[in-house]
Amino acid sequence: MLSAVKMEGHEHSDWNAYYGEPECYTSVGNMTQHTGLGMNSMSTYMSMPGMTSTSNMSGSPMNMSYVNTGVNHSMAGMSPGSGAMHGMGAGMAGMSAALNPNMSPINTQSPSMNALSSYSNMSVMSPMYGQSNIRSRDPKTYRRSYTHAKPPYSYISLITMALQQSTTKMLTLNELYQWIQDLFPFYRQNQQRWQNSIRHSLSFNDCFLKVPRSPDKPGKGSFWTLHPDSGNMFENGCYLRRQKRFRCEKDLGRETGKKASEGGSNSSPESCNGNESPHPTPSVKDVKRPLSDPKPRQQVMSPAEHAPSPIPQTHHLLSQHHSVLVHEAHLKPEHHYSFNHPFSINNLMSSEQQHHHKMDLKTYEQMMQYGYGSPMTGALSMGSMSTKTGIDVASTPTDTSYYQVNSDRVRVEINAVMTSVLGSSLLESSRISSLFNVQRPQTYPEVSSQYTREG
DNA sequence: AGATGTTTATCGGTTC
DNA sequence: GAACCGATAAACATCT
Repeated sequence: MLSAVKMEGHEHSDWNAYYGEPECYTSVGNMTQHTGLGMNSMSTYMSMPGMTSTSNMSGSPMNMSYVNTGVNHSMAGMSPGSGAMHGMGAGMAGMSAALNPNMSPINTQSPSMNALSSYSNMSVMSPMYGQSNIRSRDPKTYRRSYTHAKPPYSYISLITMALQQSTTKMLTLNELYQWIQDLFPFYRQNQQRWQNSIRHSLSFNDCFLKVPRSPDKPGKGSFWTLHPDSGNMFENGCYLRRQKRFRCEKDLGRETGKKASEGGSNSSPESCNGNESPHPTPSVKDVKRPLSDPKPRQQVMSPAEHAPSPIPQTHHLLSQHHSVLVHEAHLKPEHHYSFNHPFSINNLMSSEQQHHHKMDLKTYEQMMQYGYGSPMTGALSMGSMSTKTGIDVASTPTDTSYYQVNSDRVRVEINAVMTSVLGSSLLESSRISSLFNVQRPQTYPEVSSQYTREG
């Protein structure tokens, strides 16, 4: 239950540096006072990359302190992992537009939305964060705690998101740090703690590969990228916990006691280090580890094999390199996005998909025209809508084919909204099930109570 | 010195 | 209950 997500960050003295005071965390009950939109509650869990204290939104008429209405001009302040803005920032704006006709200027500029915007919109979309408790709280107190609740994503998820959002699919450690804390205010505190965990995750998990810098591009730290076969780590579509841990086949082979299926669909036989491949690049070097170690050796791209250092002029080279990686594993370039679970990274990250989910003012108006209630209530209104219009959501809410709607046009629009709403892995699955009559994946986890621990 | 990276250990939660 | 996953801490090494 999202209500179990502990609200943290009360004590930090620097909040105002991040959030302008005009920011208002109006409860759901109050939203109707704001032209029925309540966008000021948006993005309470997420901020935009590059949205720092120097670019707050205090001037926004909608008090959307996190919603980057100035997407375009704020791009200059984007962090190194700025590829995120592609899917995240623009997505946020798209969400705003979808739910708020007054935000049409955004809408016209932003390509689309994605599910992380829904995450930020959780206060509106879902009761998981304890909406019912909101009203009785002092707005100011509530704002701070609510804003800085720990995101229910694992570090592995965060790293994966960051890497996949990156245009180069590679980030340095520092860029990963930046991406995470730019996006999630929670991670602007206790940096030593979570950054240590990030480093540990990078080293410990096979799904992350280290790509050393080329000699001609000195700098601190290597680049990190995703293992080409790690794309469906979250095949259950849940970013809260992987269904399976990604491991290399070879390592599995060395672990005699382990189940052969451990790597399962997450790895292919030949892809672990690429040495068997006829392609010249790249190979992954094994660093021996004890057999008893649950996590096999760290894999490293040899410097001679990886492309020259990226950013910015060698960007294409790295992309090339990544393509080679992907090709090496006999995978499609969009391997990481090759699945379409409603909670999949597809819905969360793919900017391409976002175009299909774009909903502009016209759509909004159409939604209203068809009597689907207040769009700002998101999932909730969608839930009632399903009964009103006879929508039959069988199993995959993002799949249009599951909707038995009279009007195709309406169906498409509904699909867009539902995708937006359901794209967030934060939506409690049981809640979704009740709203949309969706069968919950068998292993789809709840938000773990471990996230309630002190951060 | 500080950042980066590796490794070990432990604990709690989840899944089977 | 075992195995697994994830978070966290910490020691240590290496690099810039």
